[in-house]
Amino acid sequence: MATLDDIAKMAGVSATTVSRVINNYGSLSEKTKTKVFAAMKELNYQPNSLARSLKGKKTQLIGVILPGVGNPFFGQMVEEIENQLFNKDFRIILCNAGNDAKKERAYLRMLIANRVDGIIAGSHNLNIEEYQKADLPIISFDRYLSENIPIVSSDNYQGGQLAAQALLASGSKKLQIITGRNRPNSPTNDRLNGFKNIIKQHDLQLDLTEIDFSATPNIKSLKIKELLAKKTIDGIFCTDDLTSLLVMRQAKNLNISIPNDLRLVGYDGTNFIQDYHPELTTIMQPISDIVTMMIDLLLKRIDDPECQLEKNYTLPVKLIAGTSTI
Amino acid sequence: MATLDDIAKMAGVSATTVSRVINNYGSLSEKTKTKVFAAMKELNYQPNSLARSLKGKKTQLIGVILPGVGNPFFGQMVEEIENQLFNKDFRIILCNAGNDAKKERAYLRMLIANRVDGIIAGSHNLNIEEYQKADLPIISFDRYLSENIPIVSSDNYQGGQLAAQALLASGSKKLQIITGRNRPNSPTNDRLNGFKNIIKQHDLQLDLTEIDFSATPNIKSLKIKELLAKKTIDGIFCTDDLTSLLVMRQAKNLNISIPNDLRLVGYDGTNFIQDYHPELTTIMQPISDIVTMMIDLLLKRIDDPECQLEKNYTLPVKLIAGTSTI
DNA sequence: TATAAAATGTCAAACGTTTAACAAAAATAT
DNA sequence: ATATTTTTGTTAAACGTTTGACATTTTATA
Repeated sequence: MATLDDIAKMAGVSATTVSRVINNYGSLSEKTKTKVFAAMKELNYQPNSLARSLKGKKTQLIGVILPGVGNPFFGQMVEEIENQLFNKDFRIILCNAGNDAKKERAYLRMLIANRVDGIIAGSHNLNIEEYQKADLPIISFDRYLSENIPIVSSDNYQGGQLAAQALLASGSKKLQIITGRNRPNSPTNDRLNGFKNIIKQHDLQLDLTEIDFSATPNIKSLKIKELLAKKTIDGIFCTDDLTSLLVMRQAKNLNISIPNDLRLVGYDGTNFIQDYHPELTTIMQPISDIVTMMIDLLLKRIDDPECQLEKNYTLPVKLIAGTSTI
Repeated sequence: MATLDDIAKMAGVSATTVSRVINNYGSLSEKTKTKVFAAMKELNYQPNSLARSLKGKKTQLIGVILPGVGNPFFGQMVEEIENQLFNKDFRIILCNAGNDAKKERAYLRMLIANRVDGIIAGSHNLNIEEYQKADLPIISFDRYLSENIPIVSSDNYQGGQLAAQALLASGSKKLQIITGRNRPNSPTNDRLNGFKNIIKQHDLQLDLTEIDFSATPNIKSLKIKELLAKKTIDGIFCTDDLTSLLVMRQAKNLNISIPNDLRLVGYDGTNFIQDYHPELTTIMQPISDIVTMMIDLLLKRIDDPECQLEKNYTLPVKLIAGTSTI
């Protein structure tokens, strides 16, 4: 693999000059620039990022820690992050932390060892103390990680409210919430609170079912089936869209008509859902805006590690009306 | 950020000794090991990967170039790649090349500059000559890239055959293929060939509709609607599952019953489809096996760049029977 | 206690780049 | 022709690690 010295020799100039050309610094004649560029092309030269970074340049690498990219929501988010960062000349190291705190810790260590310029973290694991010690720019999606790590999220409380309003407007009176197992500090809590806040102003039945986030779809379906079979509800709010899909499926199996017998509101509103399941009424998180915001903050911190940022940045959500609520 | 020298000072040993501890080389007493480890923990030390790699060690980074992770198929594939590589102590730099050949080239250059140990490439772009010049281990998924880059794929021909057999067995006689725009060397061609191979042994009607791979779901739906509205077909083979979802939706809108009036076979069989759309009969690509194979080959090449590998590795597919074919 | 073996240390070069300081050469202006 | 400016070169240190050569100290063995 060609090195800077090889280029220098080939172009008949000094290594310093080549470096000057690459970094566009100092004064240079067009002629030498041309010579050097020619040699670079000729030898298919790529400056060694490792050496550059070691010498103090940025690595242009961002670590992205998420629960997993198989889920359409995070899939879309990663795609968005990747795209936006590419345009700003950064690359991402993808870390699927899953539900595995140990893995997340290992990844964090690794990212530090690799001297990434910053980290975007949106995992579901709690109590990763390492985030506090990590002395590099970090932005979090929707989770509290440590005192000085800004949290970007969409307005979960508002989302819960919108969901409740949609169900109310559709005339539902016997309401049910289906949500992942509730953890302290989980953003889904806010969704519930927003929902309840609207409901409690009316005199309505409201039940809550928790289904572990990591349960398989089959297991989830089973619980949903039990729930629906009782036929005691006419409105459901699922705190994620995928679970909503399961509800729709089970409802169909049980000959429960949506929206006639049952109304349904989901949460997330990914492109995938909008494209392939437009009948589902759902609360759309503005993924693109969230990512723009996270990247913006992250780059600010990278530019100036001391810069003061807010603790929270909350972006508005939108109701996407489908036919699952009249 | 603590360096090796800091550790040496703190532990009261020489830098060499610390390096020996880290790399577990030379002879060392338990006592010093303990001291050094303690200092490393105390200072939260992470060896600088950049320096190590510069000195000749591997970067433990693998570039992964795919069309995009928003698609469930590639989402699952990335997740699988990430998982398997993590267990072997490698990390991935994720590159969504989309349909953008320019972006793919830029990424390739960047990966080389970053001295990744190897690349897994499964993009849809053609004629990226840079792959030929790239002098590092590369494994391709389902595409021809260059002479000495092994291709791992699932058996597209067999997949086409299975699809055809499923439709035949369901009694369909007026068949339709819906596929992305055909490019030369595209793996979907083999799916078509396998399909046709079975069909031509019978005297049946067969039409083919191409819909550009990158068309939006709405546009695809429109074309599908036109197609179905004619009501001249009773069996459809879609060369990807997402398109199948659109077909199911349009069929429902037109009151065409699946599988009574129309049978449908998709392609890919991701976990997502199996979990959330089990009614769809589809051909499952063994993503996990594909990834295992790719990683296996890649690591072999990394270990021994000269090692001879086959040009093609083809893994069997499976029919997953749903209710979309009786 | 002498001797061998094991553990540690010192030193220095190397990986490929950046960058500062300074000197020399070439081009331009007066 | 001289003075000035621009371009290029030389040299060397630095980034943080690895590794080899060799020397010294400590520990175990006979």
